[in-house]
Amino acid sequence: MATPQTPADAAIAFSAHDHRHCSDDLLAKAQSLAEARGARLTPVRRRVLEILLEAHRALGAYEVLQRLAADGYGNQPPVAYRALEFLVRQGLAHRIDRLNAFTACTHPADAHNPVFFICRTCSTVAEAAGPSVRAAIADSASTIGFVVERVTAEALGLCPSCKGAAA
Amino acid sequence: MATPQTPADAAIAFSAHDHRHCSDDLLAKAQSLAEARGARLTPVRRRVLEILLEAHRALGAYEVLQRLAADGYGNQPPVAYRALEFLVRQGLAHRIDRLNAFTACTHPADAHNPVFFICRTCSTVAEAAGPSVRAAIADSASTIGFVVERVTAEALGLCPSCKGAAA
DNA sequence: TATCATATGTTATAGCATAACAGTCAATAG
DNA sequence: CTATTGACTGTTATGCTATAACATATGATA
Repeated sequence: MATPQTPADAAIAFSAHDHRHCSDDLLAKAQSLAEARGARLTPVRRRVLEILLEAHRALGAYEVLQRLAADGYGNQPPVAYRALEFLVRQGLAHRIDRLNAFTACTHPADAHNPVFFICRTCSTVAEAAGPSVRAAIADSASTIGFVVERVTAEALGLCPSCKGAAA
Repeated sequence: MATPQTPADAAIAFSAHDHRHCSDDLLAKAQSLAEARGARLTPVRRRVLEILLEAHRALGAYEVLQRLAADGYGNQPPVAYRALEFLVRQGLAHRIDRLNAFTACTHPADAHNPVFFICRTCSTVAEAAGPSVRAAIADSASTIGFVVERVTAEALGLCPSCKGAAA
């Protein structure tokens, strides 16, 4: 999964595929990216990213924490929150405000303002690039003199699988 | 404030103006809207809408609750949450996921998928119509077979006043 | 090796949200 | 007129989400 910037690429999140492959790929990418920036992808942080990648859906901080604890890491909330905060800051993960949850970024490094498609049934999250969304927002913002720092665009609904199951 | 669908209209949220005027206007509108739908804008619900309108910024459920209690209404969380839920369902208020907070809708009745501009300093929220945002999202969604039910589009940054104060 | 910066571990607490049940009140059927 | 129903409000209790504050460890550098 190189640079899933198109809707077609985003669709992969909703279909069966080899998670291990994209995990390894993204972990390696994250590693080199962090090194290049002088940021440290420590064991806990790396493990949290792995956890997010393995899940391939939005996870709550406490879910992450539980899995960390199972691996022998600290099991107090700040441990998870700090690692997640680091990953988000580095663009390696995203926060889904709508769910109070986190998900791994599927194409780090590329500056982007993703749109998230969140399935309300299975919690799977697809990440698609949203340049037009960003543009529309920036346009309104400049008109009213508002300085945009961060944008959140999330759509809640039904993924193809769950749509079929519901019918 | 009739139908602030344009950026220019949204800008009013960031400038000094007569809150009482838009409060009265919107309360009346809410009343007739609810009646037309057979929904009951009861005292608590009406008061919560008033509170949101008076504040003219995003309020947490517990802030709303505090003010309700001061007026003699129940002071347990569900009282506030239920009223807020009603208002959101009726399109009379919006939830700002980013802040875990709520704000009054500045142009109810018109079906809309607003974009929120949230000032991270003063918490003021401006609501602008986002048809292009909606369109961009719907387009991506249909390509991947995702059924969009609700959209959240929120921009965090600095409003004109706070931008000036920070400089 | 002393010092500093960074990261992790831990305690304690604050803030957000909802399930479940009890009581109230108005409209309508019998 | 009273009985029933349904919608709303009140209350208790609890669970989930998040962070402040401090302690400890570890690695780099002077």
